[in-house]
Amino acid sequence: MSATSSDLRETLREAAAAAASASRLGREFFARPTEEVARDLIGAWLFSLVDEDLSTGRIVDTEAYGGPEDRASHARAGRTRRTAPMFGPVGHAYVYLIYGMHECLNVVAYSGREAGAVLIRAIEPLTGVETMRARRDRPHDADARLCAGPARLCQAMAVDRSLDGHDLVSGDRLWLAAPPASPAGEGRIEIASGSRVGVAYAGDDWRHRPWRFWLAGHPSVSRR
DNA sequence: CGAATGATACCCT
DNA sequence: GGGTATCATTCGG
Repeated sequence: MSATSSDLRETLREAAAAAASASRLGREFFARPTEEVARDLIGAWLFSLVDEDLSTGRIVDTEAYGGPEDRASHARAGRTRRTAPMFGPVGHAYVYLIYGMHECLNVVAYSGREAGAVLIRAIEPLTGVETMRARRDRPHDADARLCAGPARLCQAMAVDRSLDGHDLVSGDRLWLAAPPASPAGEGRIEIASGSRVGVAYAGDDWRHRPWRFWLAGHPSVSRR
């Protein structure tokens, strides 16, 4: 890369970081009922700054998981070493390994409950798309599909268990921001909801609970 | 459709 | 302590 484009890259990075910090989501955003936070995270921006590379995406698919009462939640076994972040301060990351090979990113959020977290299932790539593509092990996907799934977005955004417990409110490697104000006439987004994915083992009332939220019709939403 | 792949939770010595 | 069933998934066939 030439010095000029490297300088431009640095400028863009600083501008994006400044803009993000101005509208960064604060602690109070996450201190609410988990399903409310899950719904409100649709449209928010996720930033990762790892190894000097900034990547940004718009959240389009989430799921809410409750505390020990939720038979579909990792917290159903109570507080364990793995799930400790779910019981800790809100606004921190909970990152775990699934199926022995994939990482998943959650944001701790709850109020009036013992624990809870929101799984980020998919984002729409916005900036740093080439960095994301280079990190993915299937680089021929369309841009919109690079982060269409909880494990895919972790791979593309360089999110792994070293970020487990990372404070997304004050941290400098991974954080969340409210979307910039949209121009008039472009503000309406349609949020759909339905049952959570991969929780057939939970009892009838829990597996059918409509705690998955997504941007209706968006191409980056993870497939059913 | 099924394999990949390993941490975890849980039950048993 | 040790064995093992289970998994908030993804990718090829």
